[in-house]
Amino acid sequence: MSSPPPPRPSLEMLRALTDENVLRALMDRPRLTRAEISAHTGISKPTISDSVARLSAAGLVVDTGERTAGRGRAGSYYCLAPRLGAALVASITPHGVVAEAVDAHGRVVEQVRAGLGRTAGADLAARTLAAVAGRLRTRVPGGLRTAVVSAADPVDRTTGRLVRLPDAPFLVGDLDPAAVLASSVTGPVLVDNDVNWAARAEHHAGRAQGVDDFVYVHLGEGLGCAVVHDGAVRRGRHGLAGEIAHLHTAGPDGTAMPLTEVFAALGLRRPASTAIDVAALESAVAGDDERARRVRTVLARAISGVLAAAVSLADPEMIVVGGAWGSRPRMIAAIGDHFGHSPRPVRVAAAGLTAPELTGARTRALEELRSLVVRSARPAGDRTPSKGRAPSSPAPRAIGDR
Amino acid sequence: MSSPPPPRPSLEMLRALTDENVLRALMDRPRLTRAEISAHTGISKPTISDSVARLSAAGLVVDTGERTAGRGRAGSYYCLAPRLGAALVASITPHGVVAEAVDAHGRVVEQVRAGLGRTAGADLAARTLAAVAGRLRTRVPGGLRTAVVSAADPVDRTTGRLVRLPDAPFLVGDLDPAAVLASSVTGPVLVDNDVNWAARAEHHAGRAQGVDDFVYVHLGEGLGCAVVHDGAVRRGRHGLAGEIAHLHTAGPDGTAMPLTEVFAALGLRRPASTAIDVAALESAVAGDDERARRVRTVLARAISGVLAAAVSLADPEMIVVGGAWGSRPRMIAAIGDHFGHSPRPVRVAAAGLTAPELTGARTRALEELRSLVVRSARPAGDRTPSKGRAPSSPAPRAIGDR
DNA sequence: CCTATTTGGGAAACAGTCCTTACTAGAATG
DNA sequence: CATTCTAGTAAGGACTGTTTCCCAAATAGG
Repeated sequence: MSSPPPPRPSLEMLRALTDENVLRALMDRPRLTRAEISAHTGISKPTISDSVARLSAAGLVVDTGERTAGRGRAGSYYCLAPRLGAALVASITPHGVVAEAVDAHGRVVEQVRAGLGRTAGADLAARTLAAVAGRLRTRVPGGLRTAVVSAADPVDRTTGRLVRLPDAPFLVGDLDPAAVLASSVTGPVLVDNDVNWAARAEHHAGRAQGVDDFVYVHLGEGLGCAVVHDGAVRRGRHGLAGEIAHLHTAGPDGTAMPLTEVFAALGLRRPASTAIDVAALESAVAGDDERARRVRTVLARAISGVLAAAVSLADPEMIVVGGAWGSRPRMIAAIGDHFGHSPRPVRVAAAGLTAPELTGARTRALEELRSLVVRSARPAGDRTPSKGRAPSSPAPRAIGDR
Repeated sequence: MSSPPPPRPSLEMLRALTDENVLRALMDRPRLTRAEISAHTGISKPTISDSVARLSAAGLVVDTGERTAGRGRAGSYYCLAPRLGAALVASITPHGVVAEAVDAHGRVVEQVRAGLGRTAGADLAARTLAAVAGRLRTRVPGGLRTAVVSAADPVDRTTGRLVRLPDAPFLVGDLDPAAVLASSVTGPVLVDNDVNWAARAEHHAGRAQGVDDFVYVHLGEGLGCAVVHDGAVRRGRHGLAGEIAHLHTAGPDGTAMPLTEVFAALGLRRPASTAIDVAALESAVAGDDERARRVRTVLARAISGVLAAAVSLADPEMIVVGGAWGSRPRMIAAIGDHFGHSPRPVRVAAAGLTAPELTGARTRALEELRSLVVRSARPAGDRTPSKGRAPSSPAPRAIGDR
């Protein structure tokens, strides 16, 4: 009927808040004395001492043995317990799997890469991911408590599975990351599209920093788009928001056709696939001869059509273009030029990060791991999960939100 | 760098939480004894007594004088103080102004209507709104503490002003509701498009109840669209998300043209205006003769083009169609029929509410008023505003967020 | 009419939180 | 060696919310 009922006041809540303050302070810095924690959080020294004692008893925080050097009495340094575990960050593309383990400080403590031929198929991708995760798990004290996966295919928001869409290339193939990782990761597994992760990275640390409403367009082997609204990527009902391959736009001869057909008409697709032949496209677009200019113009017009639709529907503050060929200065210029003449032009910028999907996934993984650590400090029987997931049922293995 | 710092624990926070529980309980029911509040909130009786005493002293809660009848000792009923004030809800269309005063219980305590000729102009609209608000203010004890305005034109999200877009009709005209209401409303003024309010109403109580991702399309004198993502209307950078008049789609002869041009080509616009002539359209569409069928098909195809774009970009679970002519069964059928053959069909339903924009605005007004009341129970020097607005600066007069 | 029952409300005692203030322990500085 | 500075602790206070118990008042039932 109306807003959610306010939480019941209780002293336990205060204690949990104090513990959270202490834990977050120790996540920000590698080690701190109790006095430093007090200064950092604004909470009084005695209260901090209590909290540190509690957290030490719970095994979440340990005395490093180091002492302060300097003028006054020597203080003891505390840090997060090493066995708090790590978060797995994985990116899966047709080229291979990149996986990292990130600890609660945000440090990448391990990294593994494994190649994948384009002809690999879904099975090999799944086995490679499992192998890589298994290897990381053994190398990390405390194990992998959560995983965040980026995949170069559309992801079903509710199941976390990769899905095949008609007329869109299926780059990685049929894969259920949550199932694959079940044996090596103890907690929730989050899966999303690489384009969405890239958009989050651009929002957090790239070209769209501080911009809460923008559209990120990925132009590579696949065609993708992420819509950021009010500071978060909006995925839609099934997680398929931004799947623009089928959006109607202007084709080479000016008539309307789906975006992906434009590439077919230009002969820029891989044989027997709907994937774009990036090498062919880049050579077709390079140079200043007649043909290259024409191809650029055709592509810019087609993409501008998509951008115009996105602007009408989403009213972004800017448009960030990334992807293997999309972020080339020549393409950006052509798109910006063409799109600048549309009735509602919006600033167009090239993406500013390398491996943005890993960056975005890493940020989210860190957030999730920290939230798990903080929650593990609360004894039990406590509602209020940090990200609004219902505490009922045995907790889903795959969550796709945020 | 990462998530926001957790709030500092304090006893004041607990007390504020208790008071909020009590106030919300008294908002849900007209009057309650302390024992009933305790049962309702799950907080112990002595604590409730304390809180009620505090709130009575602050003038937020009063003893009604009534006593419980029944078995045991007579209890005292308490209720919200009558002078807590009300929220103004106003809808402005070319036809007139409808305004209500809503109290913290959610009851409509006053309602006023004022007609407005189509030739009224912005000045008259402003004066009428001011007059209506002034009248309501005098009739409501405690005055108007906030206002929520629905306007039949695009609204700038940051300023709350109505804006004119090229090739879109300017129905109400140049208006700054926050400025107009400054003298009769003491608190924040929220302004949004009628289409957005209607979408919120459909989400809250209409056809899209429980659906967190949908698209609402308004087909009336103007053409509008609201995108609901993750349970909230997403307005975009300037509040112009969903302004679809300029979106390219299929015209009568199959070539691409802006949606609004389709109506021009069909001769369904008002003279010397880009507004749709609803009467002409309805008569052109009615019946089963050749011409009516053709117009229906042309319109359905044009609208389906817009829906296809919205589906690609937003991945809604459903599409709700409202507006004077859009929600007619014949139009819904034609659109559903045509759109059902698109590559990613989505359920299409007619809007289910009458005066949805008022309903949506009323819900928001109630929420805002309640949040103001709850905040006024906290003495001062307290951060954590309920909707995440920075407490710096003297607080803006117009806020468009949610 | 009187008693048992039932219900709202209040008082007292308790447990727990955080804070302020003061103090102690210990190390470097001069 | 005295001074100075710092980390940590101890004691006491101010509050919160809860539990427990009791009282007052009104009804139901005999």
